[in-house]
Amino acid sequence: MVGAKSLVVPELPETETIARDLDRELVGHRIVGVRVTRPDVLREVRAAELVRRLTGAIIGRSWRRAKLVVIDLSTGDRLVVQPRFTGALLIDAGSMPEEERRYSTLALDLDDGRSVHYRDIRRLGTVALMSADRFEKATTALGVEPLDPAFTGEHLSVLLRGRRRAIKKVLMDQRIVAGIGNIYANEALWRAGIDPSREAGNVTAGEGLALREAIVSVLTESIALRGTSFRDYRDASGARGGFVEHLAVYGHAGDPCPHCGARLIGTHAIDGRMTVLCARCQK
DNA sequence: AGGGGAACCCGTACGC
DNA sequence: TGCGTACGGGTTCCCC
Repeated sequence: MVGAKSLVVPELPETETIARDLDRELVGHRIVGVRVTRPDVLREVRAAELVRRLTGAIIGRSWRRAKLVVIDLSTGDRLVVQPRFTGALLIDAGSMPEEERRYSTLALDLDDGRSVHYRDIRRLGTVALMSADRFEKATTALGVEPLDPAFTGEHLSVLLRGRRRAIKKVLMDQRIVAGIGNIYANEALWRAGIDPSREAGNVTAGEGLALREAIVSVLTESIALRGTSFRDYRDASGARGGFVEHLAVYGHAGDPCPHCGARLIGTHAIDGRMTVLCARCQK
């Protein structure tokens, strides 16, 4: 399976899974201690200020915006985690394995003895603490949530209209649609039968409907299986996602197309990222 | 508006 | 076996 070695990074379904896990586990618990061991993951605040503003706060809702995990706090602050490639939020009830612990960058100690670790192997992910106002400003440029009812086929067509860039690039542009990365862009375009290199503005209204349907279905199905893991993605309990076995094209260059049997093509020519497509099914 | 390039970071793969 | 090096990947930011 060509591409199996490539890194799979948290996109919308993976951050949604993390946020749901945390929401179920953490609401109402007080943060009694904060340990920052790798301050280079921090944004917006220094370690000392993070400790000061988090200690004593009660954890509210955990939720997702785009590929961000957002943890609301009783103080009005929001802890905003962007896992990027190898970040995970892991709840440690005393049994977190050493191979995870060694990559912990910061830990929140809770009032019941558990801890929440932000573990990040390569540390390109980020953790920021923001006021609600600051969060609104920082995320105002993000595009529509693809699982929001407002994201209809018609709305997608409006978003694509007049754009000269490749449809795959536009889908992955967080300012236009928020949360879609390389895996799900590839999968959705295959499901919709659209060549990823097509000029976005030339996607017809009918294709727009099919593409919206493909995006929503692939994201929804992946969330139901707790996301896609190849290597480093983990949910809050340290488990892998199950959607990897349902990927039709991503990681399958050279394999037969699940629909027509033609050999799937892998290319970096469109956006410098691995694109996998079926030249027979995708026009 | 949008394209290109650099920076961020380190495990992994690969060459010798 | 061990050492050195190239690579990848989302986002931001800077420049054109």
